[in-house]
Amino acid sequence: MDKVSIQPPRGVYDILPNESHIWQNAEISIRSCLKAASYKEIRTPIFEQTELFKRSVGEGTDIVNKEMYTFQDKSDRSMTLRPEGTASVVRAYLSNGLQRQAPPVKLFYFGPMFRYERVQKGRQRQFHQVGIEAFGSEGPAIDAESIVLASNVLQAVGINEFEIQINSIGCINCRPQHKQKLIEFFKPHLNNLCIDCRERFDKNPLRILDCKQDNSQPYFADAPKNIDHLCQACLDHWQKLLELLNGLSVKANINSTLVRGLDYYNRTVFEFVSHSDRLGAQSSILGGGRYDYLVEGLGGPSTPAIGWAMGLERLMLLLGEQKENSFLTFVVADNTDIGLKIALDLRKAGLESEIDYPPTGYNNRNISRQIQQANKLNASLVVIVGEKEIKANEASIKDMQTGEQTTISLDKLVNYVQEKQIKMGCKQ
RNA sequence: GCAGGUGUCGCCAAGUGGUUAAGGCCCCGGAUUGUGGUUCCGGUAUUCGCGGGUUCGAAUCCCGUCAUCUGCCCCA
Repeated sequence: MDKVSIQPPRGVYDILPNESHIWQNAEISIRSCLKAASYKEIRTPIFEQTELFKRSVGEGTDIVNKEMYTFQDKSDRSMTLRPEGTASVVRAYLSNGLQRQAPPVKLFYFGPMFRYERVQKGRQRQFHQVGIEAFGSEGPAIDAESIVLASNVLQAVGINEFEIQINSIGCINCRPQHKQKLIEFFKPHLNNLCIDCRERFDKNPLRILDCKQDNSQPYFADAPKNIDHLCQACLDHWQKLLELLNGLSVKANINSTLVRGLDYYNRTVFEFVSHSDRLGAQSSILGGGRYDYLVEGLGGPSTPAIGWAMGLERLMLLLGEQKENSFLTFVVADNTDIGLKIALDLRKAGLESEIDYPPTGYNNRNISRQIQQANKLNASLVVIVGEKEIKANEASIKDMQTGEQTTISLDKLVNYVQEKQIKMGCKQ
């Protein structure tokens, strides 16, 4: 039978021709934004040694604990399909000696990520992200820049309804004090916390703040805030960043419970959320922050860094269906040689063109059937070169929208189609 | 990992134990051998996600399994 008996794995899906153009358009807009900010693309492998993710994302995180696609290769080495982009980029930055370049080194990536999770709206096991990473600058200017860039990227693809949430989770010096305060604060409430949070209490009390089950409780509002316990250096950084954003008219809401689920963050963390119901139970479309210890943690020189990643599937959900902007010229001919030659001339000039390929037999279908085919393909123009036209060395051109038809000599055809394309307002 | 909904042609679906499984869209062919989108006619599921069971008889009932959707947790 014509039905394939093998199903695709759970949580993966195909991007089909009727939607791939939306992805392409978004990608073009995003690339142009990133290029304007002088970010350069890096392409890393989609799998790495498992150890890389354990050490960078963190042993205590959900991603490492239950969501990684890990397998043994034929030499019995443990490999993992990347669950996020930053770890691989940092690894590649070090593997290739990019730390020898003049800072900041600004990189971006596009590509699939893998997390073994329950599928639901806005969440699948293979999904795509675009992300940026900037290495080598400690000051808050690059924090501000990356947040503004994220905002610009979203606007460039047509998303204007989003909220920026921002927080500072301090550094290696001030975090222990805050942690201690949290432990003291939550200790009397320990029995009221959910099971997960009781574990977080021991491992990483900061993440209790992130728990959606518990943080609706009234007393959470009184939980010690990281911002109130920042060391002087972190406080300066934080205040300067807020000033910068304010000066740039970027509205960012401080969310003191925002801590993010990956271990490598410090100081600035932020999330872009949408309240659209198109995202189902999800709200976050972009997340990131500073990770000043990761490069050193993976064996490199002490290097401050910051980055973010955006989920493209969620972007697509927000964008919805979009029409493809195309300008197709369909060449109708009695004789395949002539039709194909004209179509190829048009293609040489960068004009999308097509001819009829009969499903069965060797001969062209009649003109009526060929125009029918042109209509099915949504052609803008039909060029007819039948016997009549060939004798006169010309072509009949039909505008499929208006139905109007004119004739033009064959040597002016390509020019005519080009002008027509401009007139009809279709670029590509 | 847990809770609930769903699985009949590429898509949307009727059918709820009894002869050959409605219909619509798409697709294919014709009316129409130099002009599409409208109309009309015709064609396309040995089979109801898969496996097993109950029954004289199952798409319809039961068990299992797989997939999918929605939600919890967490994230993009």
